[in-house]
Amino acid sequence: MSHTVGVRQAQKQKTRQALLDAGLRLLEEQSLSSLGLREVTRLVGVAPAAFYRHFRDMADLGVALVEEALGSLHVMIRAILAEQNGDEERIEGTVDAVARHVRAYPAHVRFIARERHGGVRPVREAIAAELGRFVDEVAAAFALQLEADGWSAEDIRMLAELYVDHMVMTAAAFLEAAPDRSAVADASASEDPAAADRAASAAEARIAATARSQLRIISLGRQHWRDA
Amino acid sequence: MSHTVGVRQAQKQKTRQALLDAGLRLLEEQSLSSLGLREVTRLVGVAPAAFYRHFRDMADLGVALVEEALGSLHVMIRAILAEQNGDEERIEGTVDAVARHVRAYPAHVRFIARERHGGVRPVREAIAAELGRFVDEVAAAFALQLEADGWSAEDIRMLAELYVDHMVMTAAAFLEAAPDRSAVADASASEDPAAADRAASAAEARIAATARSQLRIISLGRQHWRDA
DNA sequence: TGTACATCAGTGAACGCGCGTTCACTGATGTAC
DNA sequence: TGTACATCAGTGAACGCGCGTTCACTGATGTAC
Repeated sequence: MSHTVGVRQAQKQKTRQALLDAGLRLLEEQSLSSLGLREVTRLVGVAPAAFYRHFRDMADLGVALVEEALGSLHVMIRAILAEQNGDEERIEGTVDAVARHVRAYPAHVRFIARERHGGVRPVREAIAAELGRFVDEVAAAFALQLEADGWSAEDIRMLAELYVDHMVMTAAAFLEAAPDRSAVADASASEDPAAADRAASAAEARIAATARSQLRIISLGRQHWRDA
Repeated sequence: MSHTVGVRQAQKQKTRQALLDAGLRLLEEQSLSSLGLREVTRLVGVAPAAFYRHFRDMADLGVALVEEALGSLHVMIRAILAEQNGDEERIEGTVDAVARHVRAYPAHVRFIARERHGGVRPVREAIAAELGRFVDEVAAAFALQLEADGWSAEDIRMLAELYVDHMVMTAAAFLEAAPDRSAVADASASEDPAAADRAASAAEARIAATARSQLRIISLGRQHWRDA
């Protein structure tokens, strides 16, 4: 009773997490539908058969990764929505938060972007369900202000979808700007790794500026929605 | 000189196209990085080695598919941009065109959505380059009107990106609404296939309505951009 | 605290299979005269 | 038009390899008394 959960169960969780970590790492370079069971167990250092003690198959591991990847996002979204500053501050906060999130969890973000429309149905469905929950959260936060302005529930959800989709797109764009492990950059970059970093930072700044402007467009449209 | 291109070359083109068609069909259920060479040649009915007469590897076939898939889109985009009606008509025309395109070429659209962030770099790059060309086209069309209104080239491109990204997202959403070959729908659907079709149409109508509203938001934001 | 038995995460060997790639080949199409 | 040679798209057999899955097993952890 007083011991945490038992040594055996703790060890099992550790192996399970190691399998998830190995899978996520291997998925930076390929998609889930081509990820091999032996590839994952080899990286962890366990026998192939050990995999079955934790997951039925790769799709099952994928669904577990969806929960891991999108769980962390809830925290971020709630933090953004809690900000009660003006529109411009909220826009900057949003884009900053997305940029920080991509830097902190690039593999998670890549996994979601890649498998959102990927070849494994259960994983696609898990991502869609989770993103739907984000839309609900965003819509609920918007409702406080917009219902008073005469918005219908349907229109609030439509707007929330636009925001969430834009966030996902922005995150994916940041990802492409990040310096790639195996990038075949130009000569100066291969001679000077710092130059590649600087180029990536510049690309990131450009993406952030574009994303902010796009959010301003959407924000302006929202303000004039009831006039139309 | 008078003969078309020669029987031999025509036959080669036919086989090449058959390989592309087979690949596209198989990619409805999986991603490119797990698509097998033998799988494709088996579906076409040629020997595995014949593949190499047409493509270096699967990535090469994927890049060819990108050109095929996004070539047809140029036609659609230009048709939409040519419409010189009011905003509301243009919005309806855009959403209708996207819906029609998805219905006409579902496999092409699925391929682009899936591989845009997929596991095969050359294909990702080909898609990014082609979508970049779309943004250029849209930006050029917008420029005619917006430059007169005092918009900078940078802001016009930012807006064009928002439109193109929104179109891709809408297309992907339509795709999810389409009745799936192997969909595990509810009991009524499995008893009555027509009910599944009706449900899909309703989902499509909902997506279209949402997409139109989102384009209206963006359109309103655009109109008030210079006021801000 | 000590003992006897139960549980079960991870092992390691074995299996049949389909994969990508190579190679020398065949025979229809193309070309030169 | 007819003939002799060149080209090359597609063949079919062979290769070594890594795959997913199964199975009886081991030995550390957990439990009951």
